[in-house]
Amino acid sequence: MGGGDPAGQYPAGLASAYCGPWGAMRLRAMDDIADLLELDAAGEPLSGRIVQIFQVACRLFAQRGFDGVSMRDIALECGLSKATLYHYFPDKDSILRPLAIGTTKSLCLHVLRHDRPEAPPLERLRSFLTETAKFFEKFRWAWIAASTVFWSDPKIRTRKERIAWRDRYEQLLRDILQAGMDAGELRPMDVKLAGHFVLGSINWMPRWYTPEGALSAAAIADRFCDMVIAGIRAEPPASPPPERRR
Amino acid sequence: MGGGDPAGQYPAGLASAYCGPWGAMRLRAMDDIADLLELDAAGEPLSGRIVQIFQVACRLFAQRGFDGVSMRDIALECGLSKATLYHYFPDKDSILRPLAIGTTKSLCLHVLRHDRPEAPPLERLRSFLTETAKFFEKFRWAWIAASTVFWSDPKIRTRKERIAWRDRYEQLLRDILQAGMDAGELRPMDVKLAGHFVLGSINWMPRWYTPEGALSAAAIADRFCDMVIAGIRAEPPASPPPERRR
DNA sequence: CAAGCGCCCGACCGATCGGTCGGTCTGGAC
DNA sequence: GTCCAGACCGACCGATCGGTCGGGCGCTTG
Repeated sequence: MGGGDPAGQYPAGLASAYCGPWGAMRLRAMDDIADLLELDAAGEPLSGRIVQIFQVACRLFAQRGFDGVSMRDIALECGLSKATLYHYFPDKDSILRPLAIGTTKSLCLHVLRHDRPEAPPLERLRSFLTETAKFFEKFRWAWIAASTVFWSDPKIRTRKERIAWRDRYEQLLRDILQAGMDAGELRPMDVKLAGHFVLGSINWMPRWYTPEGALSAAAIADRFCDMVIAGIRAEPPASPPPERRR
Repeated sequence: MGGGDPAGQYPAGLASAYCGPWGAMRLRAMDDIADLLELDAAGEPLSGRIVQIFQVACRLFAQRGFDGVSMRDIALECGLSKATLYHYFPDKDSILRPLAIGTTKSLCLHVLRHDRPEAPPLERLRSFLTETAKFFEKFRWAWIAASTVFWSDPKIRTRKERIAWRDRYEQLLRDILQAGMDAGELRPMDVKLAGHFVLGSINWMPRWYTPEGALSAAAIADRFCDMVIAGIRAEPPASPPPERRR
């Protein structure tokens, strides 16, 4: 990792590298945001302040957009002065970048970790959707913030690394769909189009979902999966075999 | 004026009320997008400048978000001075508000106008989706801008009128789904959940759709509809009889 | 004790924000 | 010719933006 560069560099994850006030690396590389958020109890590599700032910034960015949130807003909500914020982060983008990249990367890794390539494609598809929903439910603000920021000012803020993780995530879904077609479990179709179809439903969820609802995010994803599968599966469930019920 | 990308044009409802330089109402209410877009030839109620400003603002808001666009940006891109902008609009929100409300209202009215309550529910569902896609394709920037702004700073900028039109739009979809259930064409389900499922796919489209693609927006919506219908219909398409339903 | 350091802050900087003001120019009515 | 309305602009305003600077407090280490 590029330790020499004084400007904050975040090669990977939320993590990877956080460039502290004196140019020293303060955050060790992490593969998952979950790790990060539970660190204060476990591995202690992150000061509580940094986690707090990330969490507050997440929520504010998600609610008002990147440009709609000032460093003063974040500092105020953290109970700090603006100057202290700059003690932990060299600039505003250094809060956003690891947040966006880390969230995307973590989602991808989370889903990949739960994927079992040897399992039946339909089961893999269900895992893909429910695990995505679980991730989103756990890191709701980060998810929304990353998703919102993704589409604003693509010139600068959307970096290649972010795109790469997103592409890998989407590619997994397409691979699953392709496997389902090859196995004859899904009807022949355009995997890219079907992928967009499936992802649309799940990506739109944060816009209307509230934790207070009756169904958990995973339960919703599960029902969405029912609708998707029955729609794209090659053979409709003939009445005789009660084969698959969930 | 009509030059350039028609997708950047501004729909109707800019309507509501536009407060001109001297506080006088300058824009009459409009019920249809078509009206507005053909105005320069027909009714002449809108100065070309106003339309131009709306178009430019639409695109910029969609690309960089409301707070990411300054009045200077808009003026510059219009070839005007910032002061002249304030000759046409009393403040920045006066550009955004009719844009957001008008787009939502126009989408709702557009879909409602093409809906035939006496038609088969499945046909109505297809119309709902394809007409939504057509609308989005025609007013892409306005659609994205309105959608983006909708979720940022809900405290102030999301007005009741906007919500009302959106609710009415979603209610139409739920009514269609309910009608399909009542008619036995759709399997029993939670209409709200199914509505979110369907809307997610179509609402996510602007995020990946490009006019350069092989399929038009309406064609994509049509294929999405195929996937949705086959997924939520009561009886799977039994190969021999197309008419048999319980 | 003093030195050093992590944490924190008030005060400040230049730039830019949304918005205002006074005024110029032009074309049509009279 | 005079007059006026509307399109248009340069210059400017106070507020706020992202970001900097110098220093104070408290704890550890020698």
